[in-house]
Amino acid sequence: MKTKRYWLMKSEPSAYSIDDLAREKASPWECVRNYQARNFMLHDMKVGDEVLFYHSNAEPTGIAGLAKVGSEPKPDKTQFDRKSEYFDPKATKESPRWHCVDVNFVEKFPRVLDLSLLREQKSLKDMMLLRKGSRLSIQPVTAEEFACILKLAAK
DNA sequence: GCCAACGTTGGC
DNA sequence: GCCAACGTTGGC
Repeated sequence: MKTKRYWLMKSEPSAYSIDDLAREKASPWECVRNYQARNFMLHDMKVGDEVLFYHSNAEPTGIAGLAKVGSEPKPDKTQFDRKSEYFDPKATKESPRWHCVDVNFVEKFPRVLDLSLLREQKSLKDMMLLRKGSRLSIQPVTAEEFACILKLAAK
């Protein structure tokens, strides 16, 4: 029996936004090229885990909505695509390097919870996202942090 | 556009 | 295995 985990996944909305996910309903979370982030998808995520969808490099920057892990990990097909900027010459079909999970749309928040708002919350002061220099594009979120963010979104 | 923080690469 | 050089992320 595995308890549910919570995650935060970053995307630049110019590349893929919460609106794109709302339209498509589900999407493979491709193009991650960081081992730590990949390992979360490959080893730690379970179908049904809840995901905070974060808009980085955006106006406003912040948490834009909710999603869910929708599949087991599978090879990221962009690593095999010679035309893709994410092509990886060291990856083979037999031994893929990069994996992704599907992410399913749940909801778009009525407003983006921007960084300044998140920083105001005492209960989020230890959140990985808010730590200086934290660039990891997939991060674990505690149940307490997740609950706090849901409450903020409902306000 | 700047730049701090971090990750990766590759020579040794 | 060390570490300098380089590339990327992402807030501002």
